[in-house]
Amino acid sequence: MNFCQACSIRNRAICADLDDTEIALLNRIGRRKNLSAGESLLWEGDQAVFVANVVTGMLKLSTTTGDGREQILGLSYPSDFLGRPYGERTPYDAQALTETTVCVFRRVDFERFAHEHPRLERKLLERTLGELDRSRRWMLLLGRMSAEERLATLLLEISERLAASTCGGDASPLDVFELPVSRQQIADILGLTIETVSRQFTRLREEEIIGMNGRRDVEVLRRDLLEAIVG
Amino acid sequence: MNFCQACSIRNRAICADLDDTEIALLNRIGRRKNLSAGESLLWEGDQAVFVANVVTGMLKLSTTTGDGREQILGLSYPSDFLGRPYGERTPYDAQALTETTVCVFRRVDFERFAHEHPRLERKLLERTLGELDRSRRWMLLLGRMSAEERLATLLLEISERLAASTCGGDASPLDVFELPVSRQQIADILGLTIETVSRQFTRLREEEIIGMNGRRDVEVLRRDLLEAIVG
DNA sequence: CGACTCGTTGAGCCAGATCAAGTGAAGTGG
DNA sequence: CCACTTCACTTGATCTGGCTCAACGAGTCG
Repeated sequence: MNFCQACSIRNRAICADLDDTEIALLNRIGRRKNLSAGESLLWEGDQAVFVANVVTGMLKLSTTTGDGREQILGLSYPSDFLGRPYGERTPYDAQALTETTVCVFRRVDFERFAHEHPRLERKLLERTLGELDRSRRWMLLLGRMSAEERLATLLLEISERLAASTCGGDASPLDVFELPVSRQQIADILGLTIETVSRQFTRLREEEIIGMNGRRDVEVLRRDLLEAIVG
Repeated sequence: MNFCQACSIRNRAICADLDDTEIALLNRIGRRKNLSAGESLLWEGDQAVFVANVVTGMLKLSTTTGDGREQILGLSYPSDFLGRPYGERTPYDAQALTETTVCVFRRVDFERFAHEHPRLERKLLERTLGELDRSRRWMLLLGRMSAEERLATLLLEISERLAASTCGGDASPLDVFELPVSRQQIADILGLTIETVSRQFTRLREEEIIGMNGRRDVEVLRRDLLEAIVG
């Protein structure tokens, strides 16, 4: 059987440009894998044995200092690529935040395939360049923004990426959405503590810039103000 | 004439895998450009018209918040690639820190060439993946490290990268080197203020972990302690 | 020489960290 | 069905690392 043909990210992931023959070949070297929330796919420092594509669900990529302080490097949404081709070691932990399905390849198989199919390699290059831009924007956040600016930036980014990953095209950002992460994880994404994050949520709620239903359901009431905070 | 044949980074830049015929073609679409210290090559937000390779010298890549706070995203050493292929806009400013020579290509020319020469594209992919790893490691620094840890990390990184970029291979890190950047720029790299950076230098000097001759000449006296600070 | 740039040092302040309860919803089990 | 725990978060009180503001070298250039 051939997963790829029915794959929900067939037209958005790095395999988008491949024709049916190529897809059939790629299908043969990959396999689906389901992860439950909390389960890890990659461990920082391990031999880089696998690479993967996110099909459904969401993961966090993170790294840790020697004494246990965590920094989340990014969230991976459907169609995102995971792992470290052309490298010895996996540079980060990857852990599922929700029920997640990924499409896994042995790194050597994937590299051989990419080698023979430059269109795939180009897609991967484009994606990697995009990731690099995104991670550099995050450096500005971590290096120079206040707690309020950081949370506002994250809320806007999540609302945009969730729209993009659910609706396929470049849909307009969601005004109502569920946070895919806990307060502690938000703190680890933003380089803050959980208490500071909680206080900033309270503030945004008090100023009626956002509304919340329970701990994870966010409604953006004043996108303009949120954008003004980011600057 | 053909710059490439005599190019000092011929074997380390993304053109390393190309044969003589390919190099000759690449040579035809590129040109050398000299920058004096302080001169800018790319401006954030501009149409991405050029891409380039650093031949000699050093540049900083930076971005700025709406209200003028700067964050340096990285330093570019000889053989590093600059610019944003497959993208509309340049995502950062690039400014020479020293006398610098770069090898510039019009983006469209470069993309066409890359398209026809997958080996080049693969080199660029490998390099971009390496850059992504590096920028993610910097996120841990910016999000979770103390001022002391940040400066120690930077000093170690500079001493390693200067060794690599001067001696070609994987030479051992330099124990005596010249800082390529001012105190203000170090602050902008580390997400700190100039005063904090200055105080940390003083501390490392007092503890005889480093020695300094003037403002820019650093000698690493106790690499072990520097590494211990980083953890 | 003054004017300027770059860096260092000091004094005080504040955003966010740390430490310490408190709350409320969801599960557990008796 | 109600105590009892647990987990995830919130809130309050206090502390502090790094920021801000300000003064002061030490080179450097005209």
